Amino acid sequence: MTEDSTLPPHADEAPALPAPAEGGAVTLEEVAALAGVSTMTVSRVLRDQAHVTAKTRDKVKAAIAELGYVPNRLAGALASARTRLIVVIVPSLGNIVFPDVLRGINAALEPRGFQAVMGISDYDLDKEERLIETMMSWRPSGWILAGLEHTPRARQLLKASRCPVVEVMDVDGEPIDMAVGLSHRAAGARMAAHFLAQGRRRLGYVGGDLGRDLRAAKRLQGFEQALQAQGLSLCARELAGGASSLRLGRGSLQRLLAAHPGLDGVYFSNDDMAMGGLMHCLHAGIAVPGQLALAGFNGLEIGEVAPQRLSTVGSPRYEIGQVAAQHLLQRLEGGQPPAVTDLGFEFIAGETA
Amino acid sequence: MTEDSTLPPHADEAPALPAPAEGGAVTLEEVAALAGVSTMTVSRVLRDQAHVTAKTRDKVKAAIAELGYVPNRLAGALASARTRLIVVIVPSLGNIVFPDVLRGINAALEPRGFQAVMGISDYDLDKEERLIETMMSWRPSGWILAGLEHTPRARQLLKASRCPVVEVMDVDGEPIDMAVGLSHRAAGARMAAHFLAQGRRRLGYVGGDLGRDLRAAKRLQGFEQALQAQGLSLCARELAGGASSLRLGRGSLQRLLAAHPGLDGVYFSNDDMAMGGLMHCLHAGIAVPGQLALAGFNGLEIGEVAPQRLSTVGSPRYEIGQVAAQHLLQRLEGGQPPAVTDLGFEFIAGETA
DNA sequence: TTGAAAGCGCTAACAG
DNA sequence: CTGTTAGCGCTTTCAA
Repeated sequence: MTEDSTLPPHADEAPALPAPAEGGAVTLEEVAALAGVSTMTVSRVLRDQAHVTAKTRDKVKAAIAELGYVPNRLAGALASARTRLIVVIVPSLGNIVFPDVLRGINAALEPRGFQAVMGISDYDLDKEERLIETMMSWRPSGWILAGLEHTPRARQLLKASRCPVVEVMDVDGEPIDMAVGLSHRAAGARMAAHFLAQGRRRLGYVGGDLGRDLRAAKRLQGFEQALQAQGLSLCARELAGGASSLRLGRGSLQRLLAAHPGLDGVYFSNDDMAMGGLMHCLHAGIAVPGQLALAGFNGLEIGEVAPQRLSTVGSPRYEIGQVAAQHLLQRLEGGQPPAVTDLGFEFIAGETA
Repeated sequence: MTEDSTLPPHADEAPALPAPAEGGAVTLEEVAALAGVSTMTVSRVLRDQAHVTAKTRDKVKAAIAELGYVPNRLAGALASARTRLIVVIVPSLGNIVFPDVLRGINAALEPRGFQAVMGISDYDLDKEERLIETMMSWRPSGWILAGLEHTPRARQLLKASRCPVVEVMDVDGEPIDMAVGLSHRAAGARMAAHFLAQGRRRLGYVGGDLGRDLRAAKRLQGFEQALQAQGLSLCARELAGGASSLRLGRGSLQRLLAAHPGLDGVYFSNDDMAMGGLMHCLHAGIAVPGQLALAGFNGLEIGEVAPQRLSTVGSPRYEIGQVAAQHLLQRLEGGQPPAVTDLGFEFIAGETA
């Protein structure tokens, strides 16, 4: 155990904090007693600021400072039935994509006194449903979920909660309430158009479990539809289980090419996988993009490294998080932000396709 | 707005959920009334399971299911004075480092019914202090903070809260309560030893603001001390403001080399910066490691990409988060985990140094 | 094994 | 502008 005599690394000491109350924290009532007012007046000073004389307010503030009072939001939320808690459920923290979204959400919530509470679904809709049920017991003021696909029961729980819900990342579908994201089908189609414009015709796909990463599935759908519109179709696909990663992309491309040596372009489910593919090509002496074109999705920094910048489609992740949170807050104030907000994507030409 | 008639994308409908109670959620009292027992009995079924007849339990469970009851944890936490909330404050979500730690924390907390609540300090100890003060109002059961350096007032608030505190990532210093991490000084010294063993003598450093990233500062300290032990010292350093990133590392190395053309090795504050440096070398035609050796810190996947694998020191980020959360929970159960847990680091030789 | 009473710390609603 | 009253929904404590 750390002794109390331990010196903090800072040279200067903080002004002495009031002694902690016996057996618990300072309450509103103690502050009220010290200030010689009622608890309601203290409560008003803490929130309204209005409807309280400057003189009273000063007395109360002095008492708060003297006692080192910290409000109890559990009690406040219970009494007012407003928690200012926003539940955010993301599929993964395994690459930078959802942390970027979280940063955007946090940036918008924090200055407004709202608190994000995070859950990780591991790309599993049943786990997401269970998380929603658990989180419901905190009586959050709003919800932000990844994707438009959820179990029927999850949708019902959310609708029954009667609070604003923003589904992020995707706009290809019908939102429960509001959606902020981009069209993954369009992103897939965009990359197909690029491959086709380059004269590529023997195209393959490398990805993870499409039953789990539903947005990757939509990108592939858009990609294939664009091919079909030209009378073409995907020559081959390699779907590997497990979390997407460099290693997975590398091994998958190797297997794909072993079975289908004639391919001249491969679309990957995302940038991590594509970079893995690029590594395989470097080590196997496959000329990129001369012999084989490679492309991913997300526009991660990792794609800028390497001898060749990765051809990909960038997603506005931070902005999606920020706008989602803003719309949620607007709704909480009685506003009516758009049901669907398409923030679009950016085609990044790169040097691999 | 989304109409209620909107069809969910799933073919199968969920079993009908009970109609939401007028003006609010179902309460324990309603469940008790339906089951024909007291609220205490329902409460016991929900938590103890013990001290309740199987028959009574079944009645209660049926009532819970029929009403679609969701417990109100605000009320429960207020009454019991135990929230099962763990506040986690990290400096940044800008690269994968802290999301990895968060994954580990979440993996350990979630199955035990604890909930992580996240705050981002932006590498600013004053902002961290403010976050601690704000978060305190949720009366969390424990705290996980990054680093051993905090404002004196932050330390006091934490100590006064009388709940377990785990400081993660670093073990070079005196923890408030418990620490789980690695020695950054040792990590820096380790890389210096590697440079020296390669015969490098004209060494430089590229990093961000050392007053903010205090662990990077400790690594540099360890690096320099190892040089001094051999009668050597750092020839040059380039410190750039702003978040660490590829671009920053690239520009910084360029400036460093312009001012100090004779360097034969550069230590970077982390892998992102180092990869940026490697990019500069590739584009400027500088042979790595022949002409110039480069090394980073963290062991990110990004270092495995590129023609040459980055020489670096890997940190056990996920494991740090996991162990930190485990120690916190142990303490909450009356256990006494070690005050300091050094999880070590892994030297990754790579091909750039 | 079950229940009754009391209260956690705060705020809504109303009164003055 | 300030105070009083009455809970929010749950758990603790104690009694039966």
